[in-house]
Amino acid sequence: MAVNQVETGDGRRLTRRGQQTRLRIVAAAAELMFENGVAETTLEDIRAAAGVSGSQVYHYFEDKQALVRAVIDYQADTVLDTQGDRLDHLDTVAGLRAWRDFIVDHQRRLGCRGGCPIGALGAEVAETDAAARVAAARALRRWEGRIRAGLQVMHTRGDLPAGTDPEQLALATLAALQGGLLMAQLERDTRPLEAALDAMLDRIESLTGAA
Amino acid sequence: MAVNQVETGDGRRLTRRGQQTRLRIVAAAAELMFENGVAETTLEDIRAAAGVSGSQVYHYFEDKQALVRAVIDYQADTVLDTQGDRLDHLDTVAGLRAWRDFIVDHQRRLGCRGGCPIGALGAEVAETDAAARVAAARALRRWEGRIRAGLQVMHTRGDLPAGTDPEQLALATLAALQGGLLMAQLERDTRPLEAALDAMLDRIESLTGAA
DNA sequence: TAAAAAGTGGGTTGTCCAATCCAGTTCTGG
DNA sequence: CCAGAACTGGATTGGACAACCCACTTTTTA
Repeated sequence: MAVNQVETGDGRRLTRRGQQTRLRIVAAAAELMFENGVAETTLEDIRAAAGVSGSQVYHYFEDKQALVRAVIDYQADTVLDTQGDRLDHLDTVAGLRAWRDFIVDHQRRLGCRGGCPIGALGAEVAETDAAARVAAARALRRWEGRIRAGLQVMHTRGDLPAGTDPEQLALATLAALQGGLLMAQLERDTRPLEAALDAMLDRIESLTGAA
Repeated sequence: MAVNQVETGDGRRLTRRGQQTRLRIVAAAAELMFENGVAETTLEDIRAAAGVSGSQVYHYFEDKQALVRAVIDYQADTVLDTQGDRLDHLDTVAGLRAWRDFIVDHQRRLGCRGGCPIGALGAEVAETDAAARVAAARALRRWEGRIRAGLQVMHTRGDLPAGTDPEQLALATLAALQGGLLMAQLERDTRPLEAALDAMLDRIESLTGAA
């Protein structure tokens, strides 16, 4: 888990307590940045939300950019963790549908606010912080890997035609999800998200019929 | 066209020259915000790029937020204009493929930088400027409308099964495009974009076979 | 041709915020 | 037990930037 990495920049050792505090800062930053974006989140906001005093943020992070990168890694863990077991059952159409329902429901509960914790954050900093962009890309790769794993099982099991490429399909599914989340965020309505995921899953289901 | 609207807030009339200058400011702002994001683009940068003097930006816009909203409308016009005729031929699979090729090629030429001029901008300001969020949502709706129009023709012509809903399909296609653009931006690689669009178009093509 | 709009070019104000520093206290792991 | 880490709480610096104001000139339109 990327979060457990001690990445203070210099080769300093963190005690258990230190790791906890660092994590508290990252979690507070993640929540605030998810709600208000990176630019609108000040280190002072984060400090207060994390319940630490003045110099602590700089004790654990070089600067704001380093904190942003840590937040991206943290959100990658969080997203995969939240979707949990559902990501282990993407090797059947029913499993894929259940995953879809969970995501749609989750967005509905959030009032479609915030978009994707990884995608939205990555987009905001993509053109100004190359390291953060790469971190976000890596996070999406991890996510895509989980989807691909499920489709791969379907493929080797013979549920998907030999000609289909599970990676292409996984990439397309994640893209549909990302776009659906973005549009849902802008329109404050889950309909685009549902349409995007349903279209991709219908596609996969129709492929299983052809196999 | 939204750009031609005289939207200075108060009921001031703009001369032809005034409209040109206003447009020059919006265009400069659009380019800078596309390249560096809203937060990283200062009014001074815009002023210099547009080649106008000190007080001119405030002569045409209430504040920065008003300018951002104008930029979103401008980008909506620009995107639809750039895709031009291709949007009028989305009523055949060949036309859809040609549109796809154009978009992928365009992204390749840009080095996958910037993402979607509407989506990326909208995502950045979505949670801090409701009016801008709504403007971005409206822009995407216009785009979706063009896609839907093509699919609608296919549907009434009988190329798509009666059971399919052109709007759902259009929504899904635009979402796939948005997600593909985002992932391409983060990975600096058109592959996710290609996978997303190809999957959606394959889906549409297979539906035409079933009709 | 006069009023309104467009434009110049500079100054100013106030705020926000990242980043740095420090003097001292408390905790904790080897 | 003690050295290094964690932590407090405040002060400070320096820069960036939005927003506003003004005196004056040029252009446009009715």
